[in-house]
Amino acid sequence: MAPQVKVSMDTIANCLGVSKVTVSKALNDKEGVSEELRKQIKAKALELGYHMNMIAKGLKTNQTFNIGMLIPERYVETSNTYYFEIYAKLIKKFSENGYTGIMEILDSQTENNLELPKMYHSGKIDALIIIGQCNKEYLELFTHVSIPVLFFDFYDSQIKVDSIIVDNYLSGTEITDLLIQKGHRDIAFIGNIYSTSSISDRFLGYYRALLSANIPFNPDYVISDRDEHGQLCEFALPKKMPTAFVCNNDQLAYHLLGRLNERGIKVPDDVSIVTFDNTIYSELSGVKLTTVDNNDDELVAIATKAIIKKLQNPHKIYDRILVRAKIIERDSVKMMKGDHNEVSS
Amino acid sequence: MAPQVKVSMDTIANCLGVSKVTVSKALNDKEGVSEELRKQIKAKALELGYHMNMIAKGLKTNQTFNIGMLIPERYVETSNTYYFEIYAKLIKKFSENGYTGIMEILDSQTENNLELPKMYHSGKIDALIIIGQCNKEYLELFTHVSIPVLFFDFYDSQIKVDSIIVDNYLSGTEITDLLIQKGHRDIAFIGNIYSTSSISDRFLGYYRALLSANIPFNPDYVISDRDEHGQLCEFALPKKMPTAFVCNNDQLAYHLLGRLNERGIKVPDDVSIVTFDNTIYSELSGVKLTTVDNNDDELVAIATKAIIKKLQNPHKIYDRILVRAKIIERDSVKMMKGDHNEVSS
DNA sequence: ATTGTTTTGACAAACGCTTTCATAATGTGG
DNA sequence: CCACATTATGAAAGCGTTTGTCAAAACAAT
Repeated sequence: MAPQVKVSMDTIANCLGVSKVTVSKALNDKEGVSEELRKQIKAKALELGYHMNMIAKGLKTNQTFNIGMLIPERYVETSNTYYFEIYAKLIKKFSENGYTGIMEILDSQTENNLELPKMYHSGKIDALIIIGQCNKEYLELFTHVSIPVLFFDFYDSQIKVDSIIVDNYLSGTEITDLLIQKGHRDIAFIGNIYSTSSISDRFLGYYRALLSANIPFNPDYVISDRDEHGQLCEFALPKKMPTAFVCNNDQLAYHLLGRLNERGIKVPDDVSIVTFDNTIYSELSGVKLTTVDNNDDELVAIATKAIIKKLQNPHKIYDRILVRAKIIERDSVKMMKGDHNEVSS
Repeated sequence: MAPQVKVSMDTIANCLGVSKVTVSKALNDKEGVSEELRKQIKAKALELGYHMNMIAKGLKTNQTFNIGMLIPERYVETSNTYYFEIYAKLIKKFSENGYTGIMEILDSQTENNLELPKMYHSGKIDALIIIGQCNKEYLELFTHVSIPVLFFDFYDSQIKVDSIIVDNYLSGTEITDLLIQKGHRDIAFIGNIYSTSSISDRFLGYYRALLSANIPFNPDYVISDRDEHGQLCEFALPKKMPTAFVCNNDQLAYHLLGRLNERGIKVPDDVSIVTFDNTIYSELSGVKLTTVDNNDDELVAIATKAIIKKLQNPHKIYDRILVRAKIIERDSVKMMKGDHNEVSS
């Protein structure tokens, strides 16, 4: 059953008394072989348990059928599961398309030294997806790289590399609008708006919603959860409590829930919370959080399609691909009491 | 700076007026080249930004410098982060040793059809680590495979494949002993003791602790959290409440905490809980859980060492490698009141 | 000088596949 | 039966390495 001896195209060719060239053509569905013979060859291949040696093929065609994924180390911490879910989905999608996914973790040293990933240098990958934002200087390296590159879940307007992102700006607006529709006007935003493009965009979406509802912007209501080094830190809640919070991610919202709880502030009765990402954290606590689902499956499907397209046509340029997110309404938002705004539903 | 043209050994050879064979030997630190020339060649390689083409090397030497990791799909669910942490650590360790890690997700169809992973058939990997238990019949395939295989975090005594595991039997005993030391005698175990070797061993460790403390075993105190298909399901708590629970993992313990909370049962005041794995779930709730840390870093380090050893010497047999876990005492265990057992500390 | 020994490096072949090109086989219309 | 187009097949070269063989050069011992 299991072929203990190596079976190559030559093996099949000899079995059938044809040349290995014919076998190659037959197995790759290329023209130049009669249908009759092609069938025979394929049958024999199956019978012998033949599997093409991708290494050999790769040497000739300069392809590896591997797609690299680079994840900065800071996103691989215990608590952060979002990129791992993405990663698993990408891997599956690649696999369905005949590619293998290879992940490498970008440690800060490599990042600071501006060294490209090992898998790139050793020629193990045909294309590269960077999952999660890193230093701008490091990102710039990828403009000079000889394989297709795609930024996943972030972008930098000054770096000419294709990127795929959820439309954080739009969903930032929409989720804030949801609060406004429910009568909230004192709405705070928590997140370091300088750290990644996602957070900036979410913040600006929030800001835009305020603007179009004629709600004055209150700088005290923008709260950073990270220090100047980008490290998560304990943040102070504003003196005058808002009636609602827009948190830049679920984990933060979960944490906030705890903080409010300690102070005896009830969610959603006293304060409403909305957040982003729809990870486990949004359903962990007693009060399930209204959040924005990033539509990962679509994100992954489109990213896969795009990178494969670029593989076939390296000059294809996508610039920014936007994927629309969807709001998941749960239990952390409540209509303001004594509300005199217009209200939907 | 960045080499836009492909630079191969030939390029270096021509530059220096030597043969590419000499370059190969020099760069691989093989004998047959004078130190003088070796230095020159290495300098030139650096200057030209040369990186060895591992594909070509692989074709000749039949090596890929990739290690495959196969994770059954059911372990890649949103809520399960444990294997991902392991995976990330393995990847880093491999990388430090000159290998690249490739993950493939084993979906149930592939598993049921008894198909070996794609990355194996396409010859993309030199060795394979199976992370997480799957069907026995499927596991048996790996006894006939032409590359080194290692089972990670589980074993099957009837299948002759090396495995590396934490000593769940021992830590099951130790963590139960901890409860017994604190005066508990009515101790329940939650987990499907038929599903994986880890859980069986933890259970048997628990049983052993009861035995050696002369505590009669109560079958009502063994509660399964999975149905006959291995799916997680809601379980009934025993009519007569125990004073302590041994949960087979943190996530379950976290869930139990919620269930008890609903009933107004306080942990650890009314009931104590101990658990396994030391994942985020053990610190998520207000009461931090006393748990068993699986010593992942050591597990990963030893696994890496073992698989590389097997690569160099395919006939090396390890059988079972046991790694000792360590208990992390936190806040979910309390001394029984009115205790008249002997007590330590 | 002559032989033996070692060191150094060149050369050809091979790994398993793809690609290009030449050739043989077949069919088509005049 | 010839010229031509079309289709089917194979020979040879090459992808970037490693490996084994062997000649040339260098050195030592006679």
